[in-house]
Amino acid sequence: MLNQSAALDATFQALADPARRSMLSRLSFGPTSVSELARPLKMSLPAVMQHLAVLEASGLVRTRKLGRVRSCRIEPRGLSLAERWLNQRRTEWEQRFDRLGDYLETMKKETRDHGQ
Amino acid sequence: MLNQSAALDATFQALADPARRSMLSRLSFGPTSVSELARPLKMSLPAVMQHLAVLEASGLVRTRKLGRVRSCRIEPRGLSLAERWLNQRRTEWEQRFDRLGDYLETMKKETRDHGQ
DNA sequence: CGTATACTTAAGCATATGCTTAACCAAAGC
DNA sequence: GCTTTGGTTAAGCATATGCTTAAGTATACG
Repeated sequence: MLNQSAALDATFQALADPARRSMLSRLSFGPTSVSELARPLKMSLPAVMQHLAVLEASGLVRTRKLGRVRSCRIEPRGLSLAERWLNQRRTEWEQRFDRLGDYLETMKKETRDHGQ
Repeated sequence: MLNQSAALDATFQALADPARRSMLSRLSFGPTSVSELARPLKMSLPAVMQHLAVLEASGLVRTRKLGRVRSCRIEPRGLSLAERWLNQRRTEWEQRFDRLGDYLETMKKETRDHGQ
């Protein structure tokens, strides 16, 4: 089991490559094989396998071999983990902004009321 | 200007390191100096500077030097870009699931109505 | 002016990443 | 059974990343 921080490391690292994001985009429309994932990419099959391994290690993708073809599907909980982290940071920032707004509003009122 | 894909590369890459996420977490509560960002991290100041450069290059953070201290603040639009990409992938996946659900529902109805 | 503070630059180094080519293996198709 | 198809393993290599220490610069303080 990966701890939270290591899981985020692996997830964001996996997301940081255009080939891997392309694979995830394809997979977001439904499961597919390795060679289907490779088709639009300008690189060798072993390279695609390595990207796939990164995606699988991060928990963003799950795969399963049936006969000689490996079927790959997206794991939406992997996406959610990353999405939640980003959302929390953004929310904290916005809350701070709200408090700042309240503070400025209060100052304005006090200036008006007490003629500072 | 970075194109969309390069911007996502830089953003997710920046997010893939625990020290940089720690810095972003701190910054989500408000602007601060470099040495303040460095305080909780077990590394040299130059190392922190390098992480900061990565964050700034990705557009997740903006900095500005006043006197001898550099003030750093989070750039929420950087977070949004990454968040939106994740959200789109997850949404596509969920829509596919909905369509699959509809299909299965249709099949069930047809079986019931026409006694297939 | 002299010293402390807050970075900043440069160099060097170990490990990680992203790719390649060259075999290799095992299920399908004929 | 022999070949094609779909994937896998291994090795090697160039570049990128994450850190370090040592030395520098530019404010601010007393």
